[in-house]
Amino acid sequence: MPETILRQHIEKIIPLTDDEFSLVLSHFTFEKHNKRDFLIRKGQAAKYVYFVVSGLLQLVSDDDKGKQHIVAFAMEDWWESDYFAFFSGNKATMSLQCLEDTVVFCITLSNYNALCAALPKIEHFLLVKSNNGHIAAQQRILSFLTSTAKQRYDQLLKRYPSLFQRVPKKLIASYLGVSRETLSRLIS
Amino acid sequence: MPETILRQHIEKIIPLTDDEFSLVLSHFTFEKHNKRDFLIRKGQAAKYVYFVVSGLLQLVSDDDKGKQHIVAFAMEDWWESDYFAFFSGNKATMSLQCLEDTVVFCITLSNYNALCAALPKIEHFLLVKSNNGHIAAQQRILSFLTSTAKQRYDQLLKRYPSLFQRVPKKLIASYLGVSRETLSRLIS
DNA sequence: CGCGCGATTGAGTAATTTCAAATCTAGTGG
DNA sequence: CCACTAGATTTGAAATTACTCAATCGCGCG
Repeated sequence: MPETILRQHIEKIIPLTDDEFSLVLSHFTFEKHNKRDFLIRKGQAAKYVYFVVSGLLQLVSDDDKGKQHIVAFAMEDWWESDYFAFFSGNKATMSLQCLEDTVVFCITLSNYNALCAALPKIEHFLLVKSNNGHIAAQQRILSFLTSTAKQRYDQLLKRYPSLFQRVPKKLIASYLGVSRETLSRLIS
Repeated sequence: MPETILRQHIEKIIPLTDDEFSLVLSHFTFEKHNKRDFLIRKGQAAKYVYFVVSGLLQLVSDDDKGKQHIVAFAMEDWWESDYFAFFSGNKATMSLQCLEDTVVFCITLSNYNALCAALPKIEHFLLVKSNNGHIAAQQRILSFLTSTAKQRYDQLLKRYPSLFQRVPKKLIASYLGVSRETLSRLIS
């Protein structure tokens, strides 16, 4: 049950009464999407932050030459959005797209703020999540600075082995910041 | 006055009464450091998160070959730490060092938690800061994926022109992820 | 079966690194 | 105030690495 997954996810950080969880849930909408659907399109508003119940998303940015770069994958239990666009109200600079059929909970900025006001301890939960997101992003920066593409590949494989069953290698290459040919040669 | 700078910084996000600010301040200590001092040393505990009142810090990681890589600079009004080590209690994997004489406020993890419990709205402030940090880190990842070193240089110069007056170019090169020789050739 | 997508392989090219040397600069002590 | 030194920057040349472009291979699905 999707609600149970969200509740257990939150309760890893903060305990909730039934009423409190109902309050939380009332601020979200629920959506099912098919593979290749876009949750956020570059150039349009980033209306929601998404919680992935099941499935897999890619956060993608295109460079000047139209080449796609994967900024992040988002799998079960992850929160994702174009956060800059979401919080600032600017047009999205990245797209968020389903790599599999995907089930998500969605929250708008006004509901995000309303929920924080209505239930202050959810702000603690969000702070923990945001800190973890910040740390993860910094680790990724670090890997670009200190590791070779081969090392980054090995780290990713070790940390998210299931990813390699779920996405084509060209997407792994895009995430690692190398061409698919180079990745192919690194592996063999 | 250092306290004023911290207060104004927080009040950009949330208003505070005098009593509330006193409460906030009582959770921090105050330190002055000289150029080249270490606030955090790799392999030791990351006891504090630091708020930079004045001066300049570098967050540095060494790779297997002992080469230094700059993960972040922290200037006036910035918060910095080895956040993973700070929150997890693990030994620091990065060092935080003064590039100039630097004045900071320091907060321990237990005071961080105590302050959040004592003054819930500071959690809102910290959430905004953490979200912004996450966004900034993601922008940096994006720049590694989509931009050339020259473009990253131009972006940095545009965004933080003062940095180029304050640090040697070899540190800029380290931050951008290229050798100092390459940076030198990119500029000319 | 054949099409399309993904993965691999090869060859040539472009970019970056490394190592070495030369030059420049700022701060120190005499 | 000058000379000196350590650190910073630039330049050169060779070696490495990754990229692009192209061709081929493999496999699953209609």
